[in-house]
Amino acid sequence: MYLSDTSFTMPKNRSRYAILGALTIRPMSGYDIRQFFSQSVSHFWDESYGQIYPILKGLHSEGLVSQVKRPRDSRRVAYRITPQGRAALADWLSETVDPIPGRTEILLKLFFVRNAPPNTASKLITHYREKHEELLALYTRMSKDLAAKHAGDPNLPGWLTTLSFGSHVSRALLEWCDEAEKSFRRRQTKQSRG
Amino acid sequence: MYLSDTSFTMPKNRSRYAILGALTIRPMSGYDIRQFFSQSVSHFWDESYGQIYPILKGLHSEGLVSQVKRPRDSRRVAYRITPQGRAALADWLSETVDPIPGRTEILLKLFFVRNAPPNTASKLITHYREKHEELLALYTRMSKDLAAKHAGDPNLPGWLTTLSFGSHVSRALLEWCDEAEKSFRRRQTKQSRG
DNA sequence: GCCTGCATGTAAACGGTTACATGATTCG
DNA sequence: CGAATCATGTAACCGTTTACATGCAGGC
Repeated sequence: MYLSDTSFTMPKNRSRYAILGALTIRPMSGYDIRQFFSQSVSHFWDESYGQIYPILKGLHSEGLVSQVKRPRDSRRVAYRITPQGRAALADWLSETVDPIPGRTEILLKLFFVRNAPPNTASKLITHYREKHEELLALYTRMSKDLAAKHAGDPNLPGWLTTLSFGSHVSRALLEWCDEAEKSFRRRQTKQSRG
Repeated sequence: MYLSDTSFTMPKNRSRYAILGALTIRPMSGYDIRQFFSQSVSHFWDESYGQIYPILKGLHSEGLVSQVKRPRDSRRVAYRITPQGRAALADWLSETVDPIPGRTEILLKLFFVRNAPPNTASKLITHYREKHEELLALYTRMSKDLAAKHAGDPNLPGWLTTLSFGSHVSRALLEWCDEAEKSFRRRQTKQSRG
């Protein structure tokens, strides 16, 4: 007997599961889903319409979501996650995640920076540092706002954890910027002395 | 009078500039370029053949690189960066870089983790933590190796700076993992007590 | 002479963003 | 009524990875 079709590994499309996840909160239309991501978790995830609508269609045809006809609001169609959808989501949530360092444009530029005018490294690092200062301030402000607005909410710790991720990274990179800046300055003076 | 064609902003394809950068080291073939990235700087940048060969063709037709015919090795064609290529690279190097937090899969999973079995969060965080420990160990080892092997090399500080970037991030995320683990554990016990 | 690995290249798929087209609704 | 904006959707493009096709060189 042959393995059933469903035994093949699902495509590893993270947007599918992000959308399924959103639908565990409540049934939503494509528009609602977009709003949810861009208003609630945009600091670590976002989805565009170009993904959402086709994926909803696909999830529906696979039975992972069902359509919810809304009375007296016929043009908006909402989607509800099905038990199969919940199972698929749970499977995906249980798969571990490897951090993938990936491409880092600032490092690429600094690596080749001797092909640019003398103080380019300093300019690049300064700008990059400023942006991380802004990000850090943003995360701090968001955390305070959330803590004040949703005190006692059982979801609050989860939200704060996602913001803390960003804070940790930005703080670490502020340190790195200082170190890198010093390193380049040392090289520059050494070069001009030599 | 109309602006000339060349005044339009260049396509923002980072691979183009990565390749131009590589060619500032020495003339290289497509194969050489692949080797360079995968052997030297793969911890923060990489390029695949599927990008390299078409881009080399494009750069050549734009005059940013020239072909170097090699005597008695006719089948390998190397490319050399031209003065125009150097100018284009210098322009790109001088553009500042914004950090873009981007999608963070581990945060997405933790955000929806209540839809998975009870200890899923702990498993996810533990695995993620282990991977960052491995990365940190890797960066440390690479730094030591480089420092020993290339002591006195003027390029050494630059290489160490790129490795330091990764170290800073991984160390920060190890801390975050501990914090997140505690936070989830607290929630779990609170839930089971309630 | 044949096999292995070096070297070059292309096609297809993928995940994703952007821009655009279109209708429906609300409000001045 | 007309304008803004809400809501749905699609097409095109972009950068990238993967898999594949091919040919040549050197060593057994």
